[in-house]
Amino acid sequence: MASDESAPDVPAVPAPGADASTPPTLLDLSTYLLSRTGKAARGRLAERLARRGLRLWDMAVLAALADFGPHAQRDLVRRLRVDPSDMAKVTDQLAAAGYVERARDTADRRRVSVTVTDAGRALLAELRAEAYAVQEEVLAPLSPAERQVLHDLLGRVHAHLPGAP
Amino acid sequence: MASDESAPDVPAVPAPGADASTPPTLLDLSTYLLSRTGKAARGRLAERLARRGLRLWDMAVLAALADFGPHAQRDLVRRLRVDPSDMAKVTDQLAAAGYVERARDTADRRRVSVTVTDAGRALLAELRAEAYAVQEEVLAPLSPAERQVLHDLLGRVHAHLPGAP
DNA sequence: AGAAATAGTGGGTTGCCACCCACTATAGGG
DNA sequence: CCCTATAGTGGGTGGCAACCCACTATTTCT
Repeated sequence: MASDESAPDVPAVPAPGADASTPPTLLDLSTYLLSRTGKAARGRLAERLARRGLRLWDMAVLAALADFGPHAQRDLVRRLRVDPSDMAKVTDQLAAAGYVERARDTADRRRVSVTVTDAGRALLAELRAEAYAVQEEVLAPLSPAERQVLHDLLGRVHAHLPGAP
Repeated sequence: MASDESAPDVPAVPAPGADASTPPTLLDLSTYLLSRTGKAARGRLAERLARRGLRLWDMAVLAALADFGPHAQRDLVRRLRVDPSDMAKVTDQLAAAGYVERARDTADRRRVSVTVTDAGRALLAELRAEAYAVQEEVLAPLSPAERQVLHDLLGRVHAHLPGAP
């Protein structure tokens, strides 16, 4: 725990232009590192999406539709754990841009079934490329093997996170 | 990779109560995993701090002061890369609660030098414990050795993040 | 048929975060 | 002594994410 830094013999400002380094107490916390790097990753991706007028949810919805086929909106809500009202806004925007199509379910006319369009698929491919580019930036210091290890560890951590407790 | 999911032969809703699983397209992105797990970590820690009426910045400031000794406020600003105005609010709150002390620098009376109090150190110790508890929760599925690996990888990634480009 | 549940929507609220501007006090250079 | 720069402060703004409520349309139960 190195608790002897109460001694005031440490110069408060070692050098005038001394570079701002992060407190070891924080660097010691995986929680902190996870939070920081995660934020960097999300921030960068969000920024790239924003340039296209999109948000992270848009990508998530496209991915869900591409991976699992058409969903009733309520199923998207459950899968992605978003507020129904927010989901309505997302699909609305995506539909307006032509990336998804919405149609009343003929069997249960309360439901709206959402489908990706070809444009949506094409967009998703581009977004994935953006995401990989961000990954390249953020994980730059790691070798491919290390990235794989990181990915696997994170995957296990993620899988364990309480989705619906 | 696996680009044949355009085929509509995948049941849209495999089973009525089918559990909402995350789209593989997203799980495939380290960016996504990083973002998600990071958010979980930050969220949990933030929530614990909030119970004490604190925010993450408060902890960061305490850590910086404990690790590096007293700072002029401007040095805290540079080290932690916060807006000066926001830093003023943080130190103000911390001082009001007795966790830090502020004093005019006698040499340069524009500066306010900030110091942790014993109460502040004690608090920081508790906050670290909270952080470790969160870590325990979040990293539960990993063995100690794996946690170490994860920590090191994240540490390298973090160190590489552009601090001041 | 009527009552109760469900799907989607529109609208608005809150809290957080980062940022920006205006202002005061002090320092330092000419 | 004036002029500019710097340190800190107070107040306010805009974006975003997460919620929540009220309302309509439709289905399902009795």
